[in-house]
Amino acid sequence: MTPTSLAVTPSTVCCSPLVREPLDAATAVSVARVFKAIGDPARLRLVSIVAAHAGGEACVCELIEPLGLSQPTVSHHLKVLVDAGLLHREQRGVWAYYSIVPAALDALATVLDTQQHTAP
Amino acid sequence: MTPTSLAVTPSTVCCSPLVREPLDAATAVSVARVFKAIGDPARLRLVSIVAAHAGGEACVCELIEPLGLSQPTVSHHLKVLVDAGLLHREQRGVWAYYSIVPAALDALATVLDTQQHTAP
DNA sequence: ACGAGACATTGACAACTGTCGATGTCTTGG
DNA sequence: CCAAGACATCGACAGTTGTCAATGTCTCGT
Repeated sequence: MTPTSLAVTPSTVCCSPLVREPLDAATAVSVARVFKAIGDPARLRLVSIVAAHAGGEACVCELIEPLGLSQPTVSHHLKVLVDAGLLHREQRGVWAYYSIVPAALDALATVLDTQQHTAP
Repeated sequence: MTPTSLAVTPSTVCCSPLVREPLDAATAVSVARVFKAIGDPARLRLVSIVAAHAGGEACVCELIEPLGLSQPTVSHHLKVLVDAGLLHREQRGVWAYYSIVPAALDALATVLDTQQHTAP
């Protein structure tokens, strides 16, 4: 920030200028929180299994077995994913159904896409 | 496991069938490792700052200040990103230049994209 | 060859995370 | 109203992670 009017300082010699504004600290914190949520094998698989089910939703009973984790642990991971905005929870009778929130995945993909191309 | 020959068991009633194969455990581990790498505010900003520089590369000296972290900490985060395959390191004289690995970001985006649409 | 500077590595520590067993809550069938 | 089942919450514990100060390594100019 606040670029000085000095033309050349020794620490600047090695470096190239910015071609766009990087993520600010606050945005980075909120985006990283979501990446962190899927940055766990169990949770990534949960998202994948839910997405692989017809209708894009699944109940908890179908998630425990393929993961090989205890029910409380699966419940914990699901809560993390819901808190991150990646999954939506809906109680229907006795069962709780979890479904993908496409917008959340899309937002992450957009962030990744932004980092790929360097402006001219 | 071990489904009985009974036609209807209470625990099966609630669930919908799979429309595609979810991520297997091994794939989930390796993909989650990369997501985890950018699932940290400091590292996400590092990637962003590197990508925002002309040529898609930056030297360490230009990364420390905007992050507000110590030099060893920045060096540590850079190592994590390199190990995850997200950044490439190249030593040029006294300076070390880090650059984006577009293919790595692309692979993540593809995984995210796969989870978004539900097959018919 | 020597010293300076850029960056990496080490060691240490507090904070966080994943996991489980035990227990609580809520809905439904009888 | 009561018991059963689906799921969430709690408490606890081992393992991991982010951070820094101190130190090491490597490259270049003098």
